[in-house]
Amino acid sequence: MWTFVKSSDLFFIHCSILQVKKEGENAPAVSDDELVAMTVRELNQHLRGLTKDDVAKLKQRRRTLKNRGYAASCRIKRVSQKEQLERQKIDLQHEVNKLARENTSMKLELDSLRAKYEALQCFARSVQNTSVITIIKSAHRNNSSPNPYSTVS
Amino acid sequence: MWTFVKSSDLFFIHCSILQVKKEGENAPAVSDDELVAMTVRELNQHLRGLTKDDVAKLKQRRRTLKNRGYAASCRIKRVSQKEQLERQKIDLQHEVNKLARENTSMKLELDSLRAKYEALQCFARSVQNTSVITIIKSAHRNNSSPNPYSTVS
DNA sequence: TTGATGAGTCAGCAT
DNA sequence: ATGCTGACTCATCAA
Repeated sequence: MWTFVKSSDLFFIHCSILQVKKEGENAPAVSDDELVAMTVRELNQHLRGLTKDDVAKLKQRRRTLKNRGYAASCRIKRVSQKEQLERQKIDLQHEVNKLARENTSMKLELDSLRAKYEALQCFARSVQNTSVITIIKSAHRNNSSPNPYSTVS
Repeated sequence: MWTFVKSSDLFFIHCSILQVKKEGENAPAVSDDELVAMTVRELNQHLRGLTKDDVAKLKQRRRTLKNRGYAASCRIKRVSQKEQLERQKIDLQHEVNKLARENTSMKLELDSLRAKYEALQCFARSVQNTSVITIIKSAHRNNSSPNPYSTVS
């Protein structure tokens, strides 16, 4: 009953099993694609008039074919999840870059504004540090300004 | 010569092959762990006095055991790479959060500084819009300041 | 020869 | 029963 074979022959044996299954049935041979796409009800139709053993074999073949598909889905899923992670990583990296740029430019703006503020403050203090004896508000606005802090850039 | 068997029996057949290999040798049986850890030189020692067929079988068993290890490494590597990606994603997310916080606080600072600057500028302009008839610089600094723009917060 | 990896098979779990 | 996934085996490629 048992014949010992070397491992590398198992695959070929297996192929032979599949061949035998197809050829040995009086019912029309069912292709892998058909078998795997069948509903349970359709499968039962094909199972009519087969020995219990053949029924079991056909059902097992179906299970194996389904498993082949499941394994493929599993691999595809694994790959897409990895790709998704990588995409998210890239997106985050871009966001980091964008925020870092904004940050840098705001720092510069802040620094320059601080400098302008300091300068203006100096000016203000210089005014504050004078004792005004007499100030007469002018009747009209003077636009040819000698004051460098009079406009916002 | 060929016996057709159902798929589910292939695994047991294979186990039997391995058993036969161990029991059929006059040399002391080699465990899987020993066999896979052997150097080629050590392997050759164990191969002395075996039939060509047994030599091939033992070498194949070694190759298979090695493959089992390679497959395991492959899975472990896959998992660690995924974990690494996830870790990097989390790190980037943290960096985004940090930069966004910095950004927000800088925006606030910038806004308040701009407001202060505008106010000070108003003051400066009000000074500019006066005609000073006579200003005498005071001899001492006046610290009880009526000027609200004299300190930096 | 050694190591790595895609595909297929099976066991075992969950639904 | 169906689907998924870890482990194993094999084919196949690269080094």
